[in-house]
Amino acid sequence: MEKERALALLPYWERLSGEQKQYIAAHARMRRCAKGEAVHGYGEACLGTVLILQGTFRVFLLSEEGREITLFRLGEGEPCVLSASCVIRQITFDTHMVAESEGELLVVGSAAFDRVAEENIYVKCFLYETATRRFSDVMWAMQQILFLKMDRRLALFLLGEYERTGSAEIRMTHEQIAVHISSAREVVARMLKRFEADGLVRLRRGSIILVRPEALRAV
Amino acid sequence: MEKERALALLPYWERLSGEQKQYIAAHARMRRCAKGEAVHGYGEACLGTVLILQGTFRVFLLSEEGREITLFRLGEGEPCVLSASCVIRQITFDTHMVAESEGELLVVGSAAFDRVAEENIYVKCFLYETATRRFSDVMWAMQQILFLKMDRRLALFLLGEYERTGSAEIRMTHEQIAVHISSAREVVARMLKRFEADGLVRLRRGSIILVRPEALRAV
DNA sequence: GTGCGAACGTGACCAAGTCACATACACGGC
DNA sequence: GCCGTGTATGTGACTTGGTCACGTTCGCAC
Repeated sequence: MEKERALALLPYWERLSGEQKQYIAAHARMRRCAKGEAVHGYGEACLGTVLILQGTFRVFLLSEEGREITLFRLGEGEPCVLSASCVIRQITFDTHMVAESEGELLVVGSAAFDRVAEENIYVKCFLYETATRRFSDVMWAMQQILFLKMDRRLALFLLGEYERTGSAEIRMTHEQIAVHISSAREVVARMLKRFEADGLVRLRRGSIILVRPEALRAV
Repeated sequence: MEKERALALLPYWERLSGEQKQYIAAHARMRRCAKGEAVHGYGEACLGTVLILQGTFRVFLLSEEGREITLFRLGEGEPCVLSASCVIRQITFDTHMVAESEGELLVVGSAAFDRVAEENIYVKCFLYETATRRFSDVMWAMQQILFLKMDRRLALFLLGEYERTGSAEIRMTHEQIAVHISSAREVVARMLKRFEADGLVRLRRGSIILVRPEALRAV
């Protein structure tokens, strides 16, 4: 995608003055990401705000021991500002972001974004509004992790993928599923085994086939 | 406190037009809360935005089975907008809030706040900015719960109370502590027992005395 | 003192994360 | 076809922490 078109997709673009548009344009850049590539985090410098142009990305927390907690996933057209935590004084935690598939981003550098946010209240508002939307995503994840038993969480995830892709065959390894539902591979494997014993799924190397999605929904 | 003085404490007060000030004033009310009283949640109607004038309050999630997860605590002068989730379309979860001690609030009704937020971008910005600040609090809680072992969490909590109150004697029951660190009474009791065996604390009925705060810090 | 309710203690059990290793399978090189 | 290698999966032992079901102890009112 050309940068001009990408810039116009920024939700606040039309609120900018001509000078601001030029300034943002000068400090924004396109970035392609390979599958599995880390976009932000791992001690890298503060990236800035991001707009997903193509692909899906996963945002997660990382503990000192290396445990990952998936907070949410972002798809085409979605903006994310958590990678600009340095700009938002209200945000005191830091997150990591990796590409789940090949993808493309529009990145607005943090210093430039910060300057414009300071002089344009609509941009500042966009910043906080976007953060708030992610807040909801995180609360959803938090409730899933803290309140639901693993079997329900796994069932929900499988059904989610089923609906997202439209296919009864989910091409993911146990490891990948574990990462998404913030659990451990062994736990996922055991649970899937139980689902298979109950006739809910069939297991293949590298994929899970939903046999009775309705029954899974009942879990 | 008189309502006039309380209104002036609203962070966005000076950004309001004369007409807006009157409108907000007409739809705001003072509210006293007894210790333990639920301010918001439990299926009650959407309250609106809140400014704490006095006392401390606890905000938490509640699962269907009744498990509580403490998200953060609010003290004097702090605003909270999560009790206005109906106003913020970006927020899709709901929280509960109880008074930890006797306290007083300024409540701006949700419909009135919503109207003013729609016509005054600064108010809208305040709304999202405040939500974002709470977002950080929640992430802090989340990291504590998901990444730290119980002993460290308990130690951190005890030290936090020690610093907050300035007293080595923490007057709380195991039950209350469990609620704050989102755990179970039995777990807290067992852990405290271990701390006592290690000579870190002394236990009394209804209170814990920190014997060696430095050593606790080392946990 | 007696009784009562709140606070605390304790063991059994379960869910899920962790660790260590054993298999099983896919695929390229030969 | 056969073999080796790396990835994916299976499994048992152990630990942590949440839950349940009690039992005990303390402070206080009567």
